[in-house]
Amino acid sequence: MANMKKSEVLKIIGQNIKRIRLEKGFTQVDLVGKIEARIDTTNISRIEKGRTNATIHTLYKISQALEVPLSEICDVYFSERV
Amino acid sequence: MANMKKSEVLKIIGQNIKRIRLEKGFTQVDLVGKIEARIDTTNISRIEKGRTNATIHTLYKISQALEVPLSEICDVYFSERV
DNA sequence: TTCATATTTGCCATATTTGACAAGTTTAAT
DNA sequence: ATTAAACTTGTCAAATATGGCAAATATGAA
Repeated sequence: MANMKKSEVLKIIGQNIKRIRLEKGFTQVDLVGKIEARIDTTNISRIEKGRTNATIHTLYKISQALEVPLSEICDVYFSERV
Repeated sequence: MANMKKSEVLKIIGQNIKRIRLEKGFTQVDLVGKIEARIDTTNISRIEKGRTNATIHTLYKISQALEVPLSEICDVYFSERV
């Protein structure tokens, strides 16, 4: 729960996205194709890798493409117990 | 559910933050005081008003100060049904 | 109203995200 | 090993988030 470092938060969120994406059988290119607003595999990759501190609207667009609630992507509590 | 505009997403997230903050009886100044990393009431105000597309780490810091899961702040589905 | 506190807004400087493209790397199959 | 698809990473420019301060406005109590 408590006080994760920035890098750790970003890494967990990236892992969430990647996990959900793979569960749904999407490639990064698939995602880009599904997102109405513009986004790039470059950016998706950086977010999945936890290298970028994405804005909430970018994460929202990704959640739309993944067909899950934004809050699912932002769930940092389960991963934390690993 | 579907395809909210950026401004709408930001507004709902801001409302979530403000609602939770008031429920807990915190002022913006209280929040700033509780956040270890640096943040400003200026920024909190802008986020609560939906004027800024905050990064996920900023929202994480706010969620820590509010003592709620990040995912609660990022819940855009309930508000949507208003 | 007056006063104090809280919030909002404008402005600035700095840092970083984002989109874009290209190049490099990984992965998996044959 | 070769090939193709998927992913990563570097760099760039433009847009914007952030922190900071100050001023304006709002809120609420006395």
